[in-house]
This record gives sequence, structure tokens and C-alpha cells, in this order.
Amino acid sequence: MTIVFFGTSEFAVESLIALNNSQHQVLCVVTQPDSRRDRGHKVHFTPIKEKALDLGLTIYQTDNINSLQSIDYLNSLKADIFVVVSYGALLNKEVLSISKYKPINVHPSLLPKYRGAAPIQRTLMNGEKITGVTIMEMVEKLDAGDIIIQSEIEIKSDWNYGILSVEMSKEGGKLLLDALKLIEQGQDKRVPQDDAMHSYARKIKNNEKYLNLHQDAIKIVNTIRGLTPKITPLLILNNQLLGIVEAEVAFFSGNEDFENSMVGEVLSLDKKNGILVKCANGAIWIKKLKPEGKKTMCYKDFINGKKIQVGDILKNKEEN
RNA sequence: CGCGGAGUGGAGCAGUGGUAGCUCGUCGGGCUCAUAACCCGAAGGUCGUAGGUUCGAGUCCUACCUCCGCAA
Repeated sequence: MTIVFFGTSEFAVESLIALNNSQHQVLCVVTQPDSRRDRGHKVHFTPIKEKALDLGLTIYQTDNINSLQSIDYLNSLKADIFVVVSYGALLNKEVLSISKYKPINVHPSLLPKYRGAAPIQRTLMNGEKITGVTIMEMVEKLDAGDIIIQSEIEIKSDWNYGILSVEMSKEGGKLLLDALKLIEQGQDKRVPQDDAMHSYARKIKNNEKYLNLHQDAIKIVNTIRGLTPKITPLLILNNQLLGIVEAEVAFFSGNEDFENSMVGEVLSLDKKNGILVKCANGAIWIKKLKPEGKKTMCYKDFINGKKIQVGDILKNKEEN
């Protein structure tokens, strides 16, 4: 089939690769405009643009995919189907009706759960054990179309956003080819979503990276898992930002010293387990961290540099 | 030209003008029922690059390279 691919983020890359390696033909890759950000406000291409350039595919970028100009262009391609994977903008009814077959979307959650912008992160932050990838038909309402195929993925307890994204992304690429095959053969069965079961995965706000130790240890660890390595969760030690890259829930029965210590207090520097920090409920072992201006390092190295001592208090941004 | 931090033996750091250090790791030896614990010893660095100031530069000045955080 001839395909127009809409995608922007890292998650979409494996789907694009899968299509490019298949018998299908990618006519054009539509991706969000280049942005100026990061240090020095340098121009950044989207991950999909990088890959499309690499593969020598035609690229189309626009601020408004629903504009008359965009619609004219898309019409002129006469594609069999539109494939949309984390594109980053909603397509209106008119755009959705251009291709011969109805547009399909690859979504990294078991719909109807976790519709929206940040399903992978929210899934981890909520401590889910099972997630999955869904291929669905696109409708105007966000992530609410009929389901074509769905597959489950078991989340290992030590997986973070980076690892799970890669798994989901690969699964998405495979599932996408399966879905196209079904559609091509007219074998696709579409199952409506149970709207009563739906939930939304809100976009991650910038301030969510500032960890709050006044929470359950398990919740804090899940937050860290949901953000790293793309976003580094932050605490403050001695007026300096300290990135917490990896942590585990500490299991032990609290003694008197533990009960009397403050939230955020460093209770122990252990060569074997890490840096023990008290939370509102329980405690966590910090395994990997990233001091300001430094690269990610193991807790052993951080302790060795004598940058932290038992009794130091790790604070939230607001407390500092 | 958005703001800022950092580049010193394998790793984490100290060292703001005068013979390159500390901790960890590594290697060898010892102690121990045993150990990621302890003791003794060894190897390993032209201090990011290129210029400059100086009797003398890791340390001051200039340019550049690389890495990182914030903010958008």
C-alpha cells in the first residue's frame, strides 16, 4: 500500500523503519516543525525527521496540518492510508477522510486506558504491571477510535521510561505491519472501545520532575521510573540540584531512629545498597544520580567524592 | 549570540603561582572460618586543545573543543 506517515517523537521511529523495510511504500513523512530549544537555542529536528532524512524519504512540515494548503498537498499524494504515530497534533475530520482507507494510529497503551499524550510515562508512574500497544482506527475524538489489534507487554520492575519505550516502539512497528496486512486483505475486525473504562494520561508538566519526598516510597520510585532517562527527576542537596536517576524501595522494619528522622534525611551510605533516604512513608535506596554539571554516576562514586554525608537533608524544590 | 556548571592517573574529587595529592578501584602480598571488612606494598597523570603573561602556570589571560543542568 502507499502510505503517508505522520510522526514526531522517538516512539514513532521504529514504526517508520518497519514500514520502510516492508513492501509498503512511504510516499511522504509528515512531522512537526523544527524547534529552537536547549542550550544556545539550537535548531532541533524531530527524531522522525532525522530518520526520514537518513532513509531519504520525502518530508513535509507544517504548523497547521488542517490548513487548506496542507489538505491540498495531502490530497495530491493520493495515498492508500495514513499512518499516525505520536504526531503531536490532532487531525480534523477533513484530513482524516483524505486517504482511501481510514487512517490508523499506533498508541502505546491498552486502550481505552491511558488515552492522550504521555501514556508510557503515566503507566509507569502509576505502577502498572501490564501495558501494551494498540492499533486503532482514527476518529476526531482523541484516541477513541475502534481497536484493530492490541498486544500486551509485561512491565519488569526495573524498567524505566527509556527501556519500556524501546520495547513498545518495536512492538508498535510489528503490530502496525500486521494491521496493514489485515486491512489490505479486508480481514480487519474493528472493536469499539468501552468508553466507560477510559482514562487519560496527561502530558508531563515541566515541574513534575521536581520530586516530592512527602509521598510513599513506592510512588517516588515509580515517578523516577516514569521519567528517566529522558527527564531527570530532581531533588536539592546543599542548595544544588541533584538528579535522581535510579532508586529502589527499601525494605526494612523501621526502628526508633528511623521514626525520629526527618523526611529527606540521609540515613545511611551503604557500599552495597546505595544511599538510604527517608520518605513520608518508607525509604528509598538511591542507586544512580546526576549532580549538577556532571554525568550520571553510580552512588558509590558519589559517596566516594564526599559530596554527601549521613544526616544531610534532601529537599524538594519548594522546601529549599 | 537566553542563563549557568564542569573538563586533573580506570572512577569520584582536592589542589587559585613555586618539587602533582586524597578516596575508591586495579595488581601483588598478609590477616581471617569468611567478607563488598582490615593491614602492607606496587603500577598508573606531559592537569581538554592551542596560544599568551611570568624567573616559574593545574593555578592568571585569550581563543577553541567536549560534556552537563536550568530556562524556553
